[in-house]
Amino acid sequence: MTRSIQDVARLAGVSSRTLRHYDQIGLLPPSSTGAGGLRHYDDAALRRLQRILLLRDLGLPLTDIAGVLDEQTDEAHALRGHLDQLRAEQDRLSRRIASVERTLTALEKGDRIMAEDMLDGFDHTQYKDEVTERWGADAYARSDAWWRGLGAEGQAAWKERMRRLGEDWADAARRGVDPASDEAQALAARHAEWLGSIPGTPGHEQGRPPKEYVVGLAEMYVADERFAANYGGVEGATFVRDALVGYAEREL
Amino acid sequence: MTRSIQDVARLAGVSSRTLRHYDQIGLLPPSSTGAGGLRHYDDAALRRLQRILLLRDLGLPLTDIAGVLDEQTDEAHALRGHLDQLRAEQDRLSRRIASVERTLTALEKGDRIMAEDMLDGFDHTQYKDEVTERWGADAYARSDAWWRGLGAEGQAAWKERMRRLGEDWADAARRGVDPASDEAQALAARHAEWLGSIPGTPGHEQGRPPKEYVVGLAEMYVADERFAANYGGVEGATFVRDALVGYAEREL
DNA sequence: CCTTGCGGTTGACGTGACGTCAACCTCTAG
DNA sequence: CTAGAGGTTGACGTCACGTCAACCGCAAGG
Repeated sequence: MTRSIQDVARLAGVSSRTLRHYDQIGLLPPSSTGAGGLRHYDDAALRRLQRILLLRDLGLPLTDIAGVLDEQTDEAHALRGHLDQLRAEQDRLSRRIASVERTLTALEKGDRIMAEDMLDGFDHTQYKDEVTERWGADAYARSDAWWRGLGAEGQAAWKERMRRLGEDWADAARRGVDPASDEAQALAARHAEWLGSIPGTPGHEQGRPPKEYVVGLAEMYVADERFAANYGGVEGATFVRDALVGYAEREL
Repeated sequence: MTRSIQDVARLAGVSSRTLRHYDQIGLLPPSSTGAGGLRHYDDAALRRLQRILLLRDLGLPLTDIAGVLDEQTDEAHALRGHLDQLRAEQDRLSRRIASVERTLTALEKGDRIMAEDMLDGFDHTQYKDEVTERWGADAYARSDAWWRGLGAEGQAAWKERMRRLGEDWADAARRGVDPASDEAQALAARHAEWLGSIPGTPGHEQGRPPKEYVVGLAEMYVADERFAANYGGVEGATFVRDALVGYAEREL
């Protein structure tokens, strides 16, 4: 069963414009499109939307959300992580409530109150770092259920595939290969195929990721040092991005 | 005791740029400024900041926040209102947590889950209306402690002052008076004086509100029908704005 | 057969709340 | 007297959409 864009918008309490935006940046492509380009969303898309809104409400930028959803392929484990964040948010909310109550009683009794107490629970920056750190660490460690579910040989194969892809990218970058060359484009094709093989990513059913999704990720590889490290630093990541963008532009 | 801009920024967990922004739009002027334009904030400013952050976290735009803080002059009553909102936010958060837990167990047991359950607690629009409605109603009703604290004759005087000001504005607007004329400017002066007389508003200590604050409020009078109604509808409010802006530009 | 309306579509531009950066000022310490 | 810390004021950039115009496909009604 699939739903129209307005249905989804009403269900999630966002505007249809927002959903179109998420499609445009490749964050949430509709599961299918009908006559006249009408967008249709299935249950998997709704689950993805749930996670997007969860992370958005926690204050993550949309590009980071794309990264998290890309790296965190085990939905159950990811949701447990979200639960932690939500409970932390509840803590902060309680502290804000307590601080307001302190201000209130102080105001009514004419007491003076310390500024630290008054503004307790507001500092949001520390927490934000914590979020990205958690997700980054999680993505790197891959110590989650999905990873264990792969089994020993599955893990080895996955590692090997990823390692070789990264190595080939870094190697080509070092040799100064042209991003538009056949060699680089072949690497880009491998990379796209790899992305498409990950369950839960957009385009997984069609066997290949949508153009905007690949472009968005490629941009993130250069923007985020954590990912750039996989491809030989920022210069390497830049090379990867140029090749991937060219490939996506032509083939996807 | 006053604090530097960086101190306040650290305490509240916002950037100094944000505080400068709030000054620029007249939302939170520093309580005093020293050599070289250095901003200093006292305890009253910190309390105002607390309320600003409270309302900001609840999703209100800064212009609306200015309106709320302008109309809601009784801090204690306002804080009780904020507490209600924060508790409502806690409710929504709990619902989001519950919905994530439902999704999680359904995912692990392989059940299907209804989209309504999955996205419960996300709809933010309904709530937003509720907030502005509440504050609007509050501002209109003026049935709060501050109001009662005025006493019967104080209330009558206040009502009369406000009513005459509004009537004179509406009357001048109907007669097609030029906003730049002496008559309109005299009305603007009365209006500014009235604003400055309200305890808790910026500039109250200096006896006259800062220019940006008046300009921001004037813009809100035309933007918000609730306030425009006080001044003879949108046309009336437009006239009021033009006169006020001209006055603020020259005199404040 | 035409048209009216509904529910979408794609650009393109606007906006709110800041981030970021350059150039400059003022005071303190070495 | 010079360097550095901690500010200041523009001015421009950015992110996540809002808003608006112009258009399209399809069902119903005259």
